[in-house]
Amino acid sequence: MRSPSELAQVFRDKHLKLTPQRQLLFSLLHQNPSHPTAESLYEIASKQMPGISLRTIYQTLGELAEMGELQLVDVGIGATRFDPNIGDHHHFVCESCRAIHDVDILTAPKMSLRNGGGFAVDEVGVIFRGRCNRCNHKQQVRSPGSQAKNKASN
Amino acid sequence: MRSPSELAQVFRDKHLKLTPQRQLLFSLLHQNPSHPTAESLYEIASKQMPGISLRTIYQTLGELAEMGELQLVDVGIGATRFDPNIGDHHHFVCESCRAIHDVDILTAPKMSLRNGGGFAVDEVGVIFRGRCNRCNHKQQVRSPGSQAKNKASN
DNA sequence: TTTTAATTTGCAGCTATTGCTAGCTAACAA
DNA sequence: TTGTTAGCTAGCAATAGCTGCAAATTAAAA
Ligand SMILES: [Mn+2]
Ligand SMILES: [Mn+2]
Ligand SMILES: [Zn+2]
Ligand SMILES: [Zn+2]
Repeated sequence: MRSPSELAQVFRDKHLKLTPQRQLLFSLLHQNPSHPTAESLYEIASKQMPGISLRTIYQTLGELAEMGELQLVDVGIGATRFDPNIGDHHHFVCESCRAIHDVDILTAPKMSLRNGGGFAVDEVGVIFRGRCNRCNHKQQVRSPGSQAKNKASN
Repeated sequence: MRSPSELAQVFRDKHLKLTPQRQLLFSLLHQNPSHPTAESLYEIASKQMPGISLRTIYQTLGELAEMGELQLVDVGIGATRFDPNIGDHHHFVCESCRAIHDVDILTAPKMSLRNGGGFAVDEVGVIFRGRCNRCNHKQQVRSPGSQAKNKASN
């Protein structure tokens, strides 16, 4: 994570203004490991800066992503998620509550020779889908006979 | 791939009618390995069945997916893709032309111990992003040795 | 046939996002 | 300080990609 003064420098170098909106969003993101949506950041931001525009949220998040200061995560359900963790990692998505959790993987996926030829791969994204701990417990309480397919206990 | 008569049986068992629309879409899908969108199937279907509704395309594709006859593939850009290949495989997405290609992987990704505990994983999706063979060649031919993003200006 | 439940269609409506642009303002110069 | 201005924000229209609804239609059982 970049410090506010480092951020200021990065902005200056790109002829970008260090506006209150940008500073707020940058700090909100870095306090928030939940992979929030633009909309949810908007709600949080609005408390500290009433009147801020949702348009500005999208605008700023897009810029920060272009600058490599954050990652866009699209898990295929609903809105794009924004991730201040720009390190190499992957995601688990709970199909019940839609929470997203960071995931480290042990073995990086490799394409087989068969389809590997001719593609220039820039990035690989792995999405694990299932039910999170909390949602699993809820389900078990409701229907104590049923079981999830696969527990990732390895 | 299921034969038309097998399909008829499956439908009958579920009290689903074997309508011309469903038969058409089923066959179009199985002729089409390009992971088409609903919209593109609509265009193709409209030629053989003018007046077919886009709503029906969505409806039918959704039903077929629920029946396990096809897979929904969401690669995070634009529309959902529909895949008659229901075997276990993954995808490469060209970020230039948005073509999607099937990918077999050599090593299945495993979550690390750290984050593995407590998640019930139903499925794992791997998406490789980059440039396909064709788009790679185009770029090289058009601007040999140049790094310019924008060639539109004269 | 007749009946009837399933299906199709058209259209309204929705979510997430982008396009546009009139004012506003951070930053730099004087 | 003040002025200048490139860059920014807010607001609203517009868009893509669907989904909800209900009237009209139809496959298929009776
Ligand atoms: Mn993350
Ligand atoms: Mn496929
Ligand atoms: Zn959950
Ligand atoms: Zn391509």
